[in-house]
Amino acid sequence: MPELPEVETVARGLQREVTGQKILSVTLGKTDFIDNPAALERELPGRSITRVERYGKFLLLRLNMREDAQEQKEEAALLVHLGMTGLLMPQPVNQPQAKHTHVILLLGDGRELRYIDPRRFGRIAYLAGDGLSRELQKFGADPLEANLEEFAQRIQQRRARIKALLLDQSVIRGVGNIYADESLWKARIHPAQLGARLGRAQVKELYARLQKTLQKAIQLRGSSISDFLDAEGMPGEYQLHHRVYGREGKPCFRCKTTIRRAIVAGRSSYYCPNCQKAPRSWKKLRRRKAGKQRSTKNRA
DNA sequence: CTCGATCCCTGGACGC
DNA sequence: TGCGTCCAGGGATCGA
Repeated sequence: MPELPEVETVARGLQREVTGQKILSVTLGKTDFIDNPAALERELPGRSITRVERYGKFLLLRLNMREDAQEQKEEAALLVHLGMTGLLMPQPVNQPQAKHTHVILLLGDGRELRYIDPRRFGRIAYLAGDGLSRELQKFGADPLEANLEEFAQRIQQRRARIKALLLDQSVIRGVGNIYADESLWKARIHPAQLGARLGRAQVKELYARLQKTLQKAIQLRGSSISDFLDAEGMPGEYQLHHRVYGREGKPCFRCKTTIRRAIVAGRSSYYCPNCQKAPRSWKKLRRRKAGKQRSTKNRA
């Protein structure tokens, strides 16, 4: 599940591996997750990758102008979102293609940059000019770049649950389920707490913990839960440092209370019921939901 | 504005 | 061994 640290790891690997490479040809497999497959086939051949960046959970492969079209001086990039199971890595042409290889870019040095994605929850788009800047503007602040004031402003003015806010890419870009739960646990904030109900100290703590968690995870090349591999095909190691994520039923590292799992913002959320104090609305909400699920099951 | 529900998709876990 | 069922989850979308 590539989130900010995993995508950053891939971006750094690709920056090292494919910067300066010219794209000679494009081969597409299944294209239902590509915005405009024809645009890839039309625009990519002949272009060079000038740099690779991370933008939220997107990889941004910046492209140069085409030699035959200097009049249109606009920025162009290939956006790649890895979804849940996406892999993007350069491989030798003679290396057998993994199952679910859907995009192959033949590079000038003879290697192929391959996109592999079994579930196709990813997204690929060629964007240029206004279309590119409009797309990037949809997203919120980068948690590593935003200062405390900006972070606080985006959280405290909202009535949504803090977990939902952290996952909302138009609020904060790059955070996913794992790092949301990890930072909330470290900051001792319940995932169902409302953003507007957080105190100044809590927001400051969350901001600091989130940054520290993301930075440490980047150092360890991300978390490999099941599928994640970086641009060199190597797994990350941050999963060994998870404090709550995936630890339902196990003792809290701080207080030994049994870690619980609940659905918040539509996602599995792991938390310590002792360290992370539930908001008043939480108990009532859980009871209502449990009853609803029972009746749904009875009907089916 | 915020919510939950639903869909997309495949593979892995699990029960029998 | 094999089959069915459930679940994982980021994001888009829709109705309440």
